[in-house]
Amino acid sequence: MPLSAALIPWYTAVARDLPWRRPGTTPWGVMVSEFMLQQTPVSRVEPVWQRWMADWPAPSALAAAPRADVLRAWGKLGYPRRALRLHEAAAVIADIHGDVVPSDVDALEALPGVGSYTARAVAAFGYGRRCAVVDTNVRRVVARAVHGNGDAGPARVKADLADVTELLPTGEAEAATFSIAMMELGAVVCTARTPHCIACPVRDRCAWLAAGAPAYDGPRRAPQAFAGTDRQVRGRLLDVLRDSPGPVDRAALDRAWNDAGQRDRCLDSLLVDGLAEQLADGRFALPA
DNA sequence: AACGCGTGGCC
DNA sequence: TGGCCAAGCGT
Repeated sequence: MPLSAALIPWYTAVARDLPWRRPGTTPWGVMVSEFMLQQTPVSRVEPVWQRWMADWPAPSALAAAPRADVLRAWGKLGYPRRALRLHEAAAVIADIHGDVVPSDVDALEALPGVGSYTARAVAAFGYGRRCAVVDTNVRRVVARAVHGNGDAGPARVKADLADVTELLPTGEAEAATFSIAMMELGAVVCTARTPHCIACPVRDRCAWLAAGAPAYDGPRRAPQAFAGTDRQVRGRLLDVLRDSPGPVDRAALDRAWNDAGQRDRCLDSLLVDGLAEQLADGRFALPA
């Protein structure tokens, strides 16, 4: 019996009621949720997504908004370049695709900020297309249940996609449900730190559990530093710009970080990234 | 291929 | 407490 036979009924019974999963969610709504969920937990995305969809229910509506509004609406979700990319993608969809989110993986992947995962997620969850969806949850579930490894290790894009394609049910609807169920399993049961194998619908056929749940001993990505990094400084600077209703002078930014050299470098990088602008009078603001 | 990119919560 | 983690992408 295939994995999906145990997984799909489990998902149907216990799936979290997330707003972007509700019937009637448009492909645009799915796409917005996928952008926001890139490296950001569900709990922080929910309220921002609700507000975002109310304000900008179609790509053309977002495209018409000033970047400053978009960045403020993004708030503290993190990685604000995602907000700019979503804004750019919305403009492309409005201009080139008739305000309709593409349903085809290649067309989706051509959009700014849309990589392999997001393209496939939109095609599968937004349009019900049959295509493999590979995210960190899916990779971990496959590593454990199929390969008997405690963790997935570094991504191997082609091989990971091939693994999941092999597991994908034949029918379109079943394929999409299988994919979201794999992600749900990885998110709530087959978690990175403390998997809840007792509650797992596929524990009977899990290769990792069968092997006695051996600890992962493969290569691990070095943990990211944050304190004192440019990433933290950029966040502080952007926080000042977001919180101010209008332009701020350099002194306000100077107060955000005491190392002048690092501060200046980070401010420059924000300008280069289009996350900030300098006005003719020398003051700084979120981009128009 | 490995690294930079925000933010906050959790054990 | 602080390292680790959270539906990745672009370079």
